[in-house]
Amino acid sequence: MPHREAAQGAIAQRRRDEIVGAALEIFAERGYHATGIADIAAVLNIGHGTFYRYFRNKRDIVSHVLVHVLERLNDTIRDENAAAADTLDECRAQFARVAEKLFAVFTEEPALGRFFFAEALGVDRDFTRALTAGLNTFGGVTQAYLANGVAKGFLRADLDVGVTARSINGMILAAAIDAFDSRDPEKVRTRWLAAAPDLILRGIKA
Amino acid sequence: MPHREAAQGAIAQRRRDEIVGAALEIFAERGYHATGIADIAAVLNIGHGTFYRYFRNKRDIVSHVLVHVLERLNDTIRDENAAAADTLDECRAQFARVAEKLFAVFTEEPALGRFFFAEALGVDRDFTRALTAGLNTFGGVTQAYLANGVAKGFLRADLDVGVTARSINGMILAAAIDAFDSRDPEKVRTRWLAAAPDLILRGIKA
Amino acid sequence: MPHREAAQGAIAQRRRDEIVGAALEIFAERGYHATGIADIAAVLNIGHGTFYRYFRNKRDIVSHVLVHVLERLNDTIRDENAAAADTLDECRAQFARVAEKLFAVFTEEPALGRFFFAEALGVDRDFTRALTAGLNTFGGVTQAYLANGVAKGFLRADLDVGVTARSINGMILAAAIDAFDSRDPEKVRTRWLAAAPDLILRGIKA
Amino acid sequence: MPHREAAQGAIAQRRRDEIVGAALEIFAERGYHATGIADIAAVLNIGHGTFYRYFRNKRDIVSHVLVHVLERLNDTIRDENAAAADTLDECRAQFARVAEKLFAVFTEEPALGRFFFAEALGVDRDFTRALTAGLNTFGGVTQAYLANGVAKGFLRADLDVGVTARSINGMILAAAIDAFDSRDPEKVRTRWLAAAPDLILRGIKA
DNA sequence: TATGAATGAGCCTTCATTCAT
DNA sequence: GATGAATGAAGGCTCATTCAT
Repeated sequence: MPHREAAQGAIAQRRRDEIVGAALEIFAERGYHATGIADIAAVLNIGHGTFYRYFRNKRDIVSHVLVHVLERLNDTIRDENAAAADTLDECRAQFARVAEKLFAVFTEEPALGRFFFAEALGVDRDFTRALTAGLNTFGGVTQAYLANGVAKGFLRADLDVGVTARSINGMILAAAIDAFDSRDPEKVRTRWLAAAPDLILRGIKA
Repeated sequence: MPHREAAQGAIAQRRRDEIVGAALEIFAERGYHATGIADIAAVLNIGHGTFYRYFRNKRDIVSHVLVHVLERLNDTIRDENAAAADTLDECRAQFARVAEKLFAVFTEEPALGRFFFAEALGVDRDFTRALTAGLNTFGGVTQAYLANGVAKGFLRADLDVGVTARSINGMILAAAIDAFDSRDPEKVRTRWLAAAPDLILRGIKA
Repeated sequence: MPHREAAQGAIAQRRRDEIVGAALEIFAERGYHATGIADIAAVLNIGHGTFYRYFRNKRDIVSHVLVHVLERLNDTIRDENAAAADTLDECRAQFARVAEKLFAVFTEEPALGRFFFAEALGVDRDFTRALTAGLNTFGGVTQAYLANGVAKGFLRADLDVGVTARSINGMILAAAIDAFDSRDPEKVRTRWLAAAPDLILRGIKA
Repeated sequence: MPHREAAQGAIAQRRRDEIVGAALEIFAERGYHATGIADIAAVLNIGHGTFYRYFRNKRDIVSHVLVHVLERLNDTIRDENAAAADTLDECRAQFARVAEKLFAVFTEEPALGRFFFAEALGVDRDFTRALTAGLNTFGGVTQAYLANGVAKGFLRADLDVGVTARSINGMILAAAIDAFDSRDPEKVRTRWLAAAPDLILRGIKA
């Protein structure tokens, strides 16, 4: 029940999705604070009063954008089953697949990453909390993979799966930032996909 | 020469530092956009006109806050010499020292981390660039440590030092975020200090 | 296209005209610098935010006020045809008509003159330039009358029409200032209308 | 007694004059409202607090500047004696002398004219009144010349000396404005000095 | 006497939000 | 449902003026 007065039909839902999409693009482009409701409406060629028929206010839309982004990321890794890997090689293959997919989604929809990593943090306190909560969710997913490996014995028994999961997510974040900054994202992708799995699995020592 | 018309004496410099400190606190607390110049002035019990004797405008102060934060972090790791480690154990000890120091600085001045990781990204485009540039500097430092290890043979010869350096910084970032969110930062500290060095050096595989 | 985002309809144009009228009154009353946007809005019983829907900023409105004033003055003398007079008497009659009209317009709309002669010069450099350009236009009109008389032989052949035109406009200015300052503008009007034509014509006639 | 606390000595008076001079220059240059007290002080290399030891406030200085300008103009025409001319030719010569002197003073001190005609009107209501009063004084002087001529019979008996005096001053004003706007003030001067006396005398002579 | 650091009234401008049409 | 005109809270910034040193 998004907004008391909002339309409930399928067309209305489509309109809502359009607004979320446009808002994501433009928030990612200019940042939350530099973006006006009128800017979002202008992109969609709708009156900016119309916006308020679908979302309560500016704070409301950015929440919905975050949900949208988190869902897109979730979709990306949903297919993988944390318990599917039984050996280190299968685990490595799984890592590679997830990494590929993440790179793909961030490459295809750059706004996703830019919003998530760059523009979303300045919204406000509550939003930062929500964002962190979303990150923790992904931390939980990663943790499940690790726990599976430890249980099946192909990962170190003494592994702190919580800390390790967060570390891996920090690496993903670093990779994403690297890709955003780079003029040649493809090259960045190749380097990370080549180096990261070994780094995680084997560490850096000789 | 920070502000053309600002006083240049030692007292003036102290006042400037006070303003930077207060701004850091309050930016970290409420975020850049939610903070007014009047808020900063109120904390210091000065008229808000006084602020403008020391900084050109709101954008100016946040730049100075960033510089301050980066300098604080630099101070933290300055003492270590990237080329000092000759063995894996020395390297591990070096890692531990730096990690301790970073945890200490973020624990003693929580605003530092909150500003750096949470509120600083929403300022504007140029600021994000400056922030990223600052992060890259730290990436370069980390990379120097890794290159030393590779050269001396106690780190993998096939290590991609660039990607690895960024990864490690991503882990530091994850640790910092974890600490901010936690109600028991001490516990977080203990866990990370116990787990991270092994994670980096050995990886996760059994 | 006065303001990109402003409404373009007839009602909007009326609103724009109302604002220009109110601004003229109040600029003439208090002067440009002593007038706030809020003052203009208050006169019209509109929110001061509304002002910005119709004019870009304070500088914008004063430019429009100037254009309005110049147009009003132009309207006043438009009906006369500089080439219509063929004799000195016709010329004298023409002078008298224009003088009557000018007195009428300044008497009916005192703000017009007060803005034009008293408050408009302190706006800024560019505005003064625009104002002077407007004055020069009127100088050109006056000059056309004189040139007509010289060509037809009822004005002195050796007349410097440029200087004379400016002189006459200076006299008009003096008359207007005299009228503003006087407590009895009607008396001023009578005196000037009686004395000025003779003064001019004896000076310029062949 | 300019300012209660101001110094009364000769050095103090010199300082006061310096400030008036600097203020005249900079008011003429940028206009009253665009000029800050600090700007005036900066020109003189004095602290801007010092300004307030000599003048009550910003409004005070501009009044003194006006007095200074009016005195300068008065000095220019003081030497002439309105009653000295006994014939039309002597009157013409007198006019020419005064016109020369006025052109000279405005050419030598352009700030004088620019302040008087261009920047002084936007100050505020009271100031405009004072300025008009000053103009009226000059109107009185001009009127004395005319009355002398009428009394001695070389100017028209039916001359409205009041209106005519103001007209002449209006012409002077027009000439001054012309000179300010021109890139070649010397040429302007030559044209006006050639044309104006004839224009006036033919209009006013018996 | 000179200074300039401190102050805050005041003003312009933006933009999220409302609501009559 | 859609629109966009109207609104005013909010905040950045300037600068005349004061006063302690």
